Amino acid sequence: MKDMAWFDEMEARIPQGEVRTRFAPSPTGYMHVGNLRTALYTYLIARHYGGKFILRIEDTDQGRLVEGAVDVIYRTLKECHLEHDEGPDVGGPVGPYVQTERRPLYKEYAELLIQRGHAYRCFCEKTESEEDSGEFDRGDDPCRCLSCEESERRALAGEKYVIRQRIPHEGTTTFHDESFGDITVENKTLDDQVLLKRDGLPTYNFANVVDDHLMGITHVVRGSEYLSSAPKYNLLYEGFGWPIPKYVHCSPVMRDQHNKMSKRHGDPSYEDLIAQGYLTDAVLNYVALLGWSPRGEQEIFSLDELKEAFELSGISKSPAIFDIEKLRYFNSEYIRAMSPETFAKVAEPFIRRAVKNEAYDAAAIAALLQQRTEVLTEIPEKLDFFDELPEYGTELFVHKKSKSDEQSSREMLQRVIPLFEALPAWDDESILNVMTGLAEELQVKNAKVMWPVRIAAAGKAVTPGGAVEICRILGREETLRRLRIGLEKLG
RNA sequence: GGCCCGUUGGUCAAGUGGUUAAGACACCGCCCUUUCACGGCGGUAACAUGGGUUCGAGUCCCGUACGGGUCACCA
Repeated sequence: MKDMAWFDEMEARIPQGEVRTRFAPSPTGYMHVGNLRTALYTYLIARHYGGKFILRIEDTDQGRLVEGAVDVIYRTLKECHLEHDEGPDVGGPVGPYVQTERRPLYKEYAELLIQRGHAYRCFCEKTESEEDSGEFDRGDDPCRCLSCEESERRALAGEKYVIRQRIPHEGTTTFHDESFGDITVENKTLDDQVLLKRDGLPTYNFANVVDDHLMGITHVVRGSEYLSSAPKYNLLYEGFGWPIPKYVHCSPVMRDQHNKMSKRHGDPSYEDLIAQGYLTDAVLNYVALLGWSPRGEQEIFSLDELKEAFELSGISKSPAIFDIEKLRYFNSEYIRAMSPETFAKVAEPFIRRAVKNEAYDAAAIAALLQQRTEVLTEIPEKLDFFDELPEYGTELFVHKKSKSDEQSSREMLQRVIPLFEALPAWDDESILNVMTGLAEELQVKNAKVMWPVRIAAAGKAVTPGGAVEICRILGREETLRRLRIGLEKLG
């Protein structure tokens, strides 16, 4: 074991006097919605208090390493604008920020804890069945009572062992959570958990405490599944004589009443949502509100506004069910709030999936779409009539509200076609004037003229944009061709 | 099963002893309108349950039910 000067040096590196939070994912190659929310809250707490946001990779489980998984984390955080101040890639004062690279540290601290009487070496080799059967009473573990001398001797002799936390059999432990309040448990319900595994790597629980302390973490944000192990954390901090950080436990994001969102059930990850046409900002905004509520009634928040508004007191205790319908709403709000130029840019690839004909202007089509799009991926199906006039029946010409039927439609088309042919310019205003002029002349509602024109031009009952816009984008020639086809259908 | 936590409309949720119990999504209706949307207006719909405490309880206490978490040399 290192001498105390070494430990003092480690202590001296810890930044003081600022709020420091950390997002500590294990690299599984997948960013769940729940994970993303934890990252967001963690980030927001740091930013709200003008502190630092740290990324730490928890890869102590050798069995679950996934190729490229760390890149998913970097990419997602970057896309979501959750920039970290310290981390494996950007460095920082308390590195390294990858647990496998910190490996030697944990053993030192485990030994320190032994010295302080809050941990012990356990040489027992129990089979899995013994562990599972529950027949083995941890309280009777003979290693717990081994003398220091014997323990040292056997370790030096090369006997394999794990290091376990020594938890008192008596008394209670109380810890405080920022959203759950004080929680007290009896120590006898806590077991002497393994701190250092036989392979020399720390368990999650131990690495977490050591790293959080050495990195100066002030607010520990994590899922509520760790709520029950929190008392053991406190005992660990106390055993070391370290200050206890603030805990913020977040309840899970559910897919329904009974199940957490999970990859296994086919629930979407962050990346899946993006692929499905959701915008990063909308996802972030929605996720922020899943389990946290602001003071006022505002619901649409930019990331900067969230930094300002985010308060621990707004975090809720009960699980929240992920509602894709509400995310759709947020997404449509974000789409509508975009400048027309920005929307045209993000929509163009989706427009071109359906509209291959370059003669049809993507920006012009985007303008029709912006107010009617909830999710980008639903764009192509709305535009299928541009490249090719769909097959349609004359019943589409019948529309009660517009007072249109097949006969009136025939008449309107007959009248509109020559007027369109004679039109000097092909723009919205000219096209509109032709139709409203005709309606006025015939003393009918505008809709009675426009309905058949739009139907003939698009061959569909529902279209983004009205008769004027569709005719304009199609161009005069194609419009006339389609109107004549419509007229033909009507006999 | 033991321990811990939770429970307000279909969903997200406000609410910290006295409210006509907010707001948002979804749903329904009306208006606007060149289809569909957007927008505007209005509507349906909730304190899991039983006991206390209190002049008064969604709010406090106890029990019950239901749900979740945890009980790994996984995180």
